[in-house]
Amino acid sequence: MKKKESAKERILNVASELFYSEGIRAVGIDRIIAESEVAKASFYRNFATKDDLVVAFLEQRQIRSLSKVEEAKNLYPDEPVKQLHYLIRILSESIKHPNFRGCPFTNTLLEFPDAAHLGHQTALKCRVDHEGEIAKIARQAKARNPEALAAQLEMLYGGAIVDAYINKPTFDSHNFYDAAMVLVESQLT
Amino acid sequence: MKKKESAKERILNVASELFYSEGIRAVGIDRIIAESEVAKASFYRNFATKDDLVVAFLEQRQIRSLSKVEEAKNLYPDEPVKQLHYLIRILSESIKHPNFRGCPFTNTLLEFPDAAHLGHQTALKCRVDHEGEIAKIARQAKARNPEALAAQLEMLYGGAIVDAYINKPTFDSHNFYDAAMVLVESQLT
DNA sequence: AATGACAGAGACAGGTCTGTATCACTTGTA
DNA sequence: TACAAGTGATACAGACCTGTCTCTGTCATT
Repeated sequence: MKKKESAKERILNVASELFYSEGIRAVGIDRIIAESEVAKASFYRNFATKDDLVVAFLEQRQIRSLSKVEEAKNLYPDEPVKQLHYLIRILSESIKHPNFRGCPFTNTLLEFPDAAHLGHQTALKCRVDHEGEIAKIARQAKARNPEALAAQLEMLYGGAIVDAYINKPTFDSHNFYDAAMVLVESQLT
Repeated sequence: MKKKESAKERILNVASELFYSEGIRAVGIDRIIAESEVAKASFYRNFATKDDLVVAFLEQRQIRSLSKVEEAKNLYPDEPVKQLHYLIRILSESIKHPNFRGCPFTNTLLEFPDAAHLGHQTALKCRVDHEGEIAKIARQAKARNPEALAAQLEMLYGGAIVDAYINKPTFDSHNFYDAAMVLVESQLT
């Protein structure tokens, strides 16, 4: 059973792209429906509300994000420091990509400051989970204060991401890479 | 000539507070009008459009922000390293404040990703100017790469700010302070 | 061929938001 | 007292956005 892509898949892919590149509030349902070449009824048959689509978008991005962590673990088993270096390196690479527009979770959190909002809660959970994964690796690397290092890296990560897409032309990803390495070093020596 | 506060002042103060704490898109004109206890006509006599009010809000915040830099210079003249330490310290303090909700410029940039938007352009200029001031101090401090250090500090600053207001309860401002100090040190020794 | 699940097209209701317009009131100054 | 400028209150237009509804078409399975 296979035509090309189900309506649901098309909607999610279009929405994921648009939400990421232009922001959630800025992209209306009508636009998503038009660009996925889907009927309005089909949209609401698959997603009860726009918020449900936002949650699906965030969960899709979270899967991608955690898969990078898995990748690092598989590439350098039992070498946590190398895992951290690898994650820093691929992030520093992805920042350079022309379509890079920051961390979807951070962006969502800033777009919906209201903690009661479903999108806010989902995005927050994604960020916390990711930081937990980094802290785990930092612990294996015997960092003096793994939670602090994870928090600092996420901090820098978050800042780099904002910086990069805000000020694309002048952004130098070396600055991120170097700073991240300095922080890791400062916890190991 | 003095009653208490002109309509214009009341509008700007209320808007500044609401925009900062709840976001620009999330706060409508009607709400600002209601909370400033002003008539709609009075609002539009003072600000042609909502965008004009946004610009006024950003400019007000920029004045506050640059005044901190001036403060550092006045407190420690000809001691650029102490100026940097001071700025790191007061930021690390302000993050702890219960009303802290991040950097108004970053938030605005993320709320309006469209580079053509007036609010986006104004906020971008504010950030660039601020980074320029930090780079100037770093140069006086004879940092090996002053622009890189300024960029890294802004990066960390931006990340801390996002982190802090996103995850208030668990945020530890020591992490920011320590990381910033490590970065400064790494450029001086 | 028939049935049932899903898809497309589009009208429409109800809400919100920005910005305009009208009218009456207050207050400082001449 | 009289005038003018700014203010409050409120109605309204026009745009946009979310979500509902109806009607028609398609396609796979039986």
